[in-house]
Amino acid sequence: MAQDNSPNKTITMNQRRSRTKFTEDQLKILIKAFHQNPYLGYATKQRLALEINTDESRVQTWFQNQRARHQCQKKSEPDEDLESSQDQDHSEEEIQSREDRRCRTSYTSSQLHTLFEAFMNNPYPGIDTREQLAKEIGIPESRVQIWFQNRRSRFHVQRKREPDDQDSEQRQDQEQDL
DNA sequence: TCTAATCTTATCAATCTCTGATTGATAAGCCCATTAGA
Repeated sequence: MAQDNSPNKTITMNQRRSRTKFTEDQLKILIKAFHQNPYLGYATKQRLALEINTDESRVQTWFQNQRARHQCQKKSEPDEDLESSQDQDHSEEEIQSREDRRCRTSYTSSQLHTLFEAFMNNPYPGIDTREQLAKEIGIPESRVQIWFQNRRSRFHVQRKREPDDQDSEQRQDQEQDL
């Protein structure tokens, strides 16, 4: 899972965002919203963030963690009561009623250039670096974080494919020699 | 110790351009993801 095979483990430990401490009131609202729908659409997420006076990306992270906790709970309670059986039932409905995603962000070539340069410098930027980059290119920090996630992922895939590509190139060379 | 923050991986889906390739957004994590701050 997390970063054992990462190329730059030493720079993985950049400073994190400081932990958000939700108040009881905020948690009440979050939990209520989660019971209504564990898969919030972008608009609802934003409205909820506004309501509890936090950032939309904090709401997103809380929902991700809450779903994970919820899954664990369900596993540890195999003799489900009515409520949890309803939880199991609603998975298909959830998928059908899932709200709209966030609109796809499109980056300008100049923004991409900045991001690529930063990635080459450090594929695991800490919160300060991400915020600085976000400010520099005029994109929310949460989008910068997602961009780096996707970039790392595709970088790993590319790296995995490279030995095969080299092998096939070598094979081609050998065939040509023959 | 609890749980927010973060990670990798897989998949969905928008966009560009021509039908698949690229890439942003989202979800799951199963020996119940791992890491780390309060």
